[in-house]
Amino acid sequence: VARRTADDLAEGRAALDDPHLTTLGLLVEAQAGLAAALLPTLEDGHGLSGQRFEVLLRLVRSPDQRLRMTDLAAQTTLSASGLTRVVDRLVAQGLVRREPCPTDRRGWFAVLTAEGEARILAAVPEHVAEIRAALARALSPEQVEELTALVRRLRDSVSPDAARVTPPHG
Amino acid sequence: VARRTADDLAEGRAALDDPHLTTLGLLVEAQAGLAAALLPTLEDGHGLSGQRFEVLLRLVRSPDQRLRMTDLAAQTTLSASGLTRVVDRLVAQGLVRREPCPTDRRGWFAVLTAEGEARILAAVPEHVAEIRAALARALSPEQVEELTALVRRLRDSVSPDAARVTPPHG
DNA sequence: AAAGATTGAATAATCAATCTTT
DNA sequence: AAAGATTGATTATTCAATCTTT
Repeated sequence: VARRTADDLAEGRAALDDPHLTTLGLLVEAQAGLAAALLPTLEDGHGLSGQRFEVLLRLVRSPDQRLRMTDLAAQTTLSASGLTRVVDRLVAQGLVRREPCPTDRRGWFAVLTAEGEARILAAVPEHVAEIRAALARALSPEQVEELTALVRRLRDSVSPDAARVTPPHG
Repeated sequence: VARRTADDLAEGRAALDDPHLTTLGLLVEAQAGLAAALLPTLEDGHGLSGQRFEVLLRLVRSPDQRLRMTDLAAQTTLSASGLTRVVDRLVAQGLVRREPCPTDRRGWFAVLTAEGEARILAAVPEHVAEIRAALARALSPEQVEELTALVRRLRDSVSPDAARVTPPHG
């Protein structure tokens, strides 16, 4: 048994140097750094948290600027209940309204209001400029494209539901 | 004024299609997907949240398996107060202890206990195997290396403090 | 029985304020 | 006055349970 434990520790120590652990760590740190650089502008300049921005962005890009709650949850980093609360706050701010789904009475749409559309369209240009600047500081345009292609493959593999939408008359 | 507003909306709509926005979105989604794939094993199998894992991993790799609270906060995705709470929980679990800094009486070290070392070394091999599997499902080994190099440049640019350590006798 | 959505209870994260030491 | 660290108060997120509809 002591033998087994000693082996386990040695195995753990060897794994500490595995380059895959570094890859994941770099991804986490890069994204944390980007968030620290980008979120204050959204928050202070446009009154939007990262989550509220994410939800409004999904809606403004969707047909009729609306999406089922379940689809919105699948497309964002939020759980179903977490999404309910975020939409509650957006409704309270007048940026989103809820509408019942005509073909499935269990379902609800979150729908962008005119005010919500104005808010997200006002926020995006500065946000995009900051993303562009942050990427340009680190990488050439070609490298940004490479990175995008690689991350897209990874995203498609680990979260294939990111583009999920319930079909009408589903 | 109506003119100006119409221009603003048009500018916002144009920015919606900017590829840099897509790049960031893919990064966020990829990492959310990886977290969803990796965290349950840490949590259910080893009793470690992502944050507690991150802290223990930093400590086990540091000289004397110890780090100043401020450095630990800079190296993780946590604020100073957030780190205090995480270390509180790790101390309560017996995985970390606090020691005062002998050369600066304001400072404290978080120090890995023997139990903490055993816990993190037990968790790492399975975690690494899962990272490797997730990456291999999406990318070739060469692509993983490319991705790592690009993300490293990005990390170095956006969060240069990720390797911060207060020098002894500072 | 299962899916869509919400709610209550519990957990965790942050900001601002505070205390001590430099 | 500024840095290191912690605490109180607030806000946000999740899990499990619930309700309605399919």
